[in-house]
Amino acid sequence: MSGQNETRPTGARKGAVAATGRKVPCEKCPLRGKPVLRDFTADELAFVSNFKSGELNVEAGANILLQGTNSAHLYTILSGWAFRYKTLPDGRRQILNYSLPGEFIGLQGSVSDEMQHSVEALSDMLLCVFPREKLWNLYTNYPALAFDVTWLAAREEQILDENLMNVGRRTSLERTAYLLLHLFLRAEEIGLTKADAIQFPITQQHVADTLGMSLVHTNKTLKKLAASKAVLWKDKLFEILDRDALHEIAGFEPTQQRHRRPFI
Amino acid sequence: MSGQNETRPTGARKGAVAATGRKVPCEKCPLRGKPVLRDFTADELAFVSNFKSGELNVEAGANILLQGTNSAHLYTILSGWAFRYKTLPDGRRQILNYSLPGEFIGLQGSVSDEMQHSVEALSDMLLCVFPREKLWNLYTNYPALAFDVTWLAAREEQILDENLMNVGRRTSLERTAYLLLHLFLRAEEIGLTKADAIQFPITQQHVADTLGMSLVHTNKTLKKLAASKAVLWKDKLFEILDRDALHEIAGFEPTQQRHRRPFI
DNA sequence: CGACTTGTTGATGTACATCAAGGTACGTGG
DNA sequence: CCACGTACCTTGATGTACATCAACAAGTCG
Repeated sequence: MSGQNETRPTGARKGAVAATGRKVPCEKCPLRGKPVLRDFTADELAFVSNFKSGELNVEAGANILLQGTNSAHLYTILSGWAFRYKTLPDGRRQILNYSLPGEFIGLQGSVSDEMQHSVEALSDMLLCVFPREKLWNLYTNYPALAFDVTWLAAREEQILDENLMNVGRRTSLERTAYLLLHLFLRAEEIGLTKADAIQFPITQQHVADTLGMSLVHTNKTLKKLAASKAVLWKDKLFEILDRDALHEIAGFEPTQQRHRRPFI
Repeated sequence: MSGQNETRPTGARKGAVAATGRKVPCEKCPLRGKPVLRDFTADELAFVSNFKSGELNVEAGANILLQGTNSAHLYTILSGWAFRYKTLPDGRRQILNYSLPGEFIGLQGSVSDEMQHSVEALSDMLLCVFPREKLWNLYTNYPALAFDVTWLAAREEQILDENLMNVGRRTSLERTAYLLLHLFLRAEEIGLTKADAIQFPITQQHVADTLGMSLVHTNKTLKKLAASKAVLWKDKLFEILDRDALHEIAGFEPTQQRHRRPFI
């Protein structure tokens, strides 16, 4: 029952290890202690450790969840990047959001029959695996954790709101600046940046599919952005040269508290 | 403390009555018995009746919630339509989603300090008012209701996903058809339609701001849609003449179960 | 065996011509 | 006055085509 290979990536380097040994206990989770995570009680940590059914290694490019299927699992990200997306029958793709360490994957599926979107790994990833059916247990016995789940869902909603505003009402230059700044800030929050630089595992095609633009136009827009000297993006290395200028171009409105995260 | 007028609409016909008499007990809620609502236990209904602090009448055009503020209340809609939106400093507006009877307003605010969007009434409305601070009580004592709240949040997320895909990757004609069909189906679900017709409380400007298009282009696109004989929209009355054709134009993918709703 | 070609592929960069969408202006009708 | 309708011109975005460059695999030769 557990370990259905519908969710196993197509060539995971170490293969699926769902529902087997738990290597990293939550107490030693690399994300513990980060300011994005709230403090949990020992009781909560114990429950979550027990909730967790194992870990999963996923290779870059592999599909973690597939639109139209129904996974028995729920994941949190220990390391690596992924993105959520939908496709139309004719192949047009819209990237909905990105998923970074400390975030959930597959919560929507816990609440509806079929996944309405797919999730693909951008880099090699390490995931924590949770059996979906135990989620109810969490709601009945750990209301604080249940609230955290709701909190995460609401936060995802806020990001989607911003993305929708971005795609619908900003110019291509603003959009592009906004997206890069947004991703940088999320990564910075969890300590993935060094100074004002970061390794972005995304291509221009991802940017295009996130912002609803063509690849060609995305390329031109990125060139224009680079010409402003606000950022430098070359060979996967993204660097912010002038934070104020980037904020200015993006029309960025500081989006408040991102802290208080649920269990990992 | 309760009844702050920051949340009182600018000219509500009957004024704010939050935290006062409860007129419609949940047992007699007009929405009870609709298939979109799950069955609740007597205990749950009693709790919700007590959770509810009153009702609020809102006039069309009034702001229910305002971006940047923090309301002490949470609402559910008994009757009437509203829309969620964000604005940029220069006035550009993006409508994020619409809110219909049986849905929540202001959940995001329960989870973050400041409202990241505004909500405006499209028609005269009747709202149920709940004090935000009692939400925690719901989580500790009524896990099934807590799960319902999460369910609602996830459903909102699904709609946002679709909207984002719509704005980002569909043509203007597809977008327009999709939006109208989407709204019609949501209204149909709660019995707001007669045959294949409905009173839409929205203008072309709303459509434009939802789909990220200019007013002029929205007008042209609606004309083109009308020319297809799939729909007829005149004087607020929207009618579907050919459901299959509309599905076809919209590239609509039947989006599964919308049922199981939380308390009202 | 190692070094040097060759071919392939994916990501990026750029130049057109074309088209979809925007903006302004000015109608109408209620 | 506001919502809708339509004409005109402008601009932003697309699609196609093609060039560059690095990474990588296969094969060849010294």
